[in-house]
Amino acid sequence: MDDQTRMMTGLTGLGGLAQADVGDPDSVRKQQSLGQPQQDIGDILQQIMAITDESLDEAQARKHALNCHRMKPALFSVLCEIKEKTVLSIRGVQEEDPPDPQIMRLDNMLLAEGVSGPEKGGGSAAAAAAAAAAGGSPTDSSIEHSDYRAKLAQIRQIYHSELEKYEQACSEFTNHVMNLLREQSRTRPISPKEIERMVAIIHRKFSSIQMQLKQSTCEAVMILRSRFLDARRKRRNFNKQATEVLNEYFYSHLSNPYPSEEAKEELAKKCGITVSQVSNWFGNKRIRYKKNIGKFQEEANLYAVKTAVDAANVSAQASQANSPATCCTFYSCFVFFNYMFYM
DNA sequence: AGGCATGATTGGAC
DNA sequence: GTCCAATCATGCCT
Repeated sequence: MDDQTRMMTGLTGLGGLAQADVGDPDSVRKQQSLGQPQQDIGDILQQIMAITDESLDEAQARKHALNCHRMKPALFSVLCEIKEKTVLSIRGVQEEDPPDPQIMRLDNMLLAEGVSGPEKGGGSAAAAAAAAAAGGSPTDSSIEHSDYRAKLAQIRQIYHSELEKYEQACSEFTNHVMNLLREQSRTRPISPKEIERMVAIIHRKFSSIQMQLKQSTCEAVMILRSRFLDARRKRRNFNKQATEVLNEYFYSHLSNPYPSEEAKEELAKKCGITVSQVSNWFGNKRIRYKKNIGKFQEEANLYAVKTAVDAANVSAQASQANSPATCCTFYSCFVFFNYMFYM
């Protein structure tokens, strides 16, 4: 007997029960033993429709009678088996879907930003890096840093409280549906496997809602981060001493104003700025000097004299011979290099 | 407010 | 990767 035939037989049997024989096992036996013709499917549908016209008490009584019927367990298991084969087997395999790559991306990002996972000052590395790149004073960067962390903590808090709400709602709803299905399983064929499947469906639905929450949280973090990183554009002029150190190096190496990596590191250390800021400064300085040597002449002379005096002092300390001629020699050399290099 | 100074960024060449 | 050149964006001075 194929599934379809068995199902029809099952329905026919129930149809017979629904019509008149519920509560009267003998009648069923009589029908079966006498081999009465199967009722038309139209009759069965009519009977089902007629149930809606019944009063609640009548329906309850019928339900009770049905539950007590001796054929019920057998019919129930047949229907479960048919459902298992026709419906669950079709969907079963495909529903084992792999983890969504988008959710994985969102999870990774939230973890990296310190929104999900253990709280350990997430994003502070980014904040520190941005603060360093901004080249602001330690006070400024620490203010911005703490502001960033406070806002991130706020996002984190909202995210976790919403997540908790979703999880609670999901668990409540799952329990509710499970209870409902268990209750219904007394009157219609619902196998435990089907209940499990329903739970999985609910979890998937809630997980898609969770994804929206994760997406919004990621967006909020990105906005916060971009705002924070935009602070880089809030240019701060280097302090006077730093500019002086850089200019001294520039004008004393005018013949080749390209500091080595080591020299850049040394200058960065002296000036309290980053190596890339030193590189930027020299890049800007070279191009601006080259474009308008005349404008920088006075500055160049000033630093040349300063360098010369410093060198002379060092020399004097060494040889006790501090002659003005030394200054003149250094200055001459400077002017010579200056014009040779850039003219 | 406007103009200049200056640090940062970007795109192309090497 | 560095460097140059152009450009942007902001700071600062008048």
